[in-house]
Amino acid sequence: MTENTPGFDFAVSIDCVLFGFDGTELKILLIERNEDPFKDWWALPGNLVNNEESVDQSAQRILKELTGLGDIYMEQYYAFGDVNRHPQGRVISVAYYAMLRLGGDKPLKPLSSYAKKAQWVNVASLPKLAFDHQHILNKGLEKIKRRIKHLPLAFELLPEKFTLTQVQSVYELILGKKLDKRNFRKKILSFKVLKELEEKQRGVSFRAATLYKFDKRKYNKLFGKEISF
Amino acid sequence: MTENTPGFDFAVSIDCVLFGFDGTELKILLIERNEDPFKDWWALPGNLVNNEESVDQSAQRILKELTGLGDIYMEQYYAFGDVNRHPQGRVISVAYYAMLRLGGDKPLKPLSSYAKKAQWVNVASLPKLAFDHQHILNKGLEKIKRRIKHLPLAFELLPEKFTLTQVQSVYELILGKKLDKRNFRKKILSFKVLKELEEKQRGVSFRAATLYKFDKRKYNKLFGKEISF
DNA sequence: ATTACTTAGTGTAAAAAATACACGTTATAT
DNA sequence: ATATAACGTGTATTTTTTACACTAAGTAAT
Repeated sequence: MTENTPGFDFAVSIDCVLFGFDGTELKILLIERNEDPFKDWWALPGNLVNNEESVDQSAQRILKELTGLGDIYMEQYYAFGDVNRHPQGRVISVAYYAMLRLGGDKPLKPLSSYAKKAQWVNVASLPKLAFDHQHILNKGLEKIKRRIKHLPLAFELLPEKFTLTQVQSVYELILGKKLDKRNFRKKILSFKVLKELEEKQRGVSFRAATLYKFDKRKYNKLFGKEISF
Repeated sequence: MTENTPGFDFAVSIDCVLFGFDGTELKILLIERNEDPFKDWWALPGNLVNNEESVDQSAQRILKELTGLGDIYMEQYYAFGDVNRHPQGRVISVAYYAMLRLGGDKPLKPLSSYAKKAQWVNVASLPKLAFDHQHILNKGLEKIKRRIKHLPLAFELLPEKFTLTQVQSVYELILGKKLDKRNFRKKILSFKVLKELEEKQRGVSFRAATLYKFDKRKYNKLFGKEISF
């Protein structure tokens, strides 16, 4: 516990809920802590905000340090400020989420020493988490459940080229319910933000599906219109 | 500027966007500052979070100190963390909004010395605001614009007994557009969360409208259902 | 009491969106 | 050739949304 100038005795941290999709399951990135408190526990990746960076910049830096990824759409969703949420002092944590494309060309960067390892974990079978991270994560899940209805978050989880069935899987996992295939396709195509490619899926052991791309340009033209994916 | 233990050199403040409705206009509560920085400027009411209170508790305390009101639904909506948002040091501000019933029985409490006065100001004609408060306010407006579609925020602005026309006015002011009277009434009544009273409006110079009450019990039963006011 | 005024209160038809629902097609693997 | 497993498609029904205009009722002034 630290005692300082009145009013300037808080620390501010960032915690990131990084969502990933491996084709089957919704995952989040966890680290195994190598330091007290909560040594050996699983936790959300996060770190303290430096004095000379904004909270948003800090989130970008931390994401980069942990994953090597930059230029990722990352959104703040809540500030957690209970008195005893951190055993070593008064730490307010600002939570962000991001949707990451898993697999392929972007292996996770080696972590700083505060973590033994980082691992993608199925959201449906999480270990016990350090601090109030389960709470932070729950709130993050709630947020994306709401936001995926209005924002094209699903495509950020998917590879550049994807099938409609994959898009549907992402929606089903995040919303936690099955959707009707024909109705889903009708709706998602009605926004005209997906471009059908000539190309088909490869390396699958049955009939290959048509690939699509998210057309960011067309999406941006919709700005301001209320759409519901 | 203060220099302290590494990591524990931030202050955290609360800023409140308090919405009010006077029957005609959407208002927010501003204070005129009596202290530097920004002495004599208009600002959102706010204050520093104490070390021994949670951020939510702090918001409740500050609202109470400024208005005398307790037990108000208040919702955090964003944390503002730019480096230079406060000229005297690194202050992260967590913003909350609340909807207040104006007029009648609840005069504003005398303010602490940091403000010369507090005043309800029409959202459509605001003075220049201190710090990044215009930005905080804009984001607050955006939030309630989205949230009023799913949450019964409008009734918190209105007196206990209100007319449907008043409800419609609140929606029109917040959404910034005119709504069709018949369709609005059809829709708002379709949720069955308003109770029609025997009573009529009093003291109006033309035909008196029927009064309604918001039925919180029935609303709570809808929990989880996706409703769109 | 008549009249003028202002807001309250109401219904329907058309269009759009959401839902429920099942089977033939196609690429792969054996 | 055949079996397999996921792909891809259409229609009818219901629900929701939208557009649209007049009569009713209470007040105030003469």
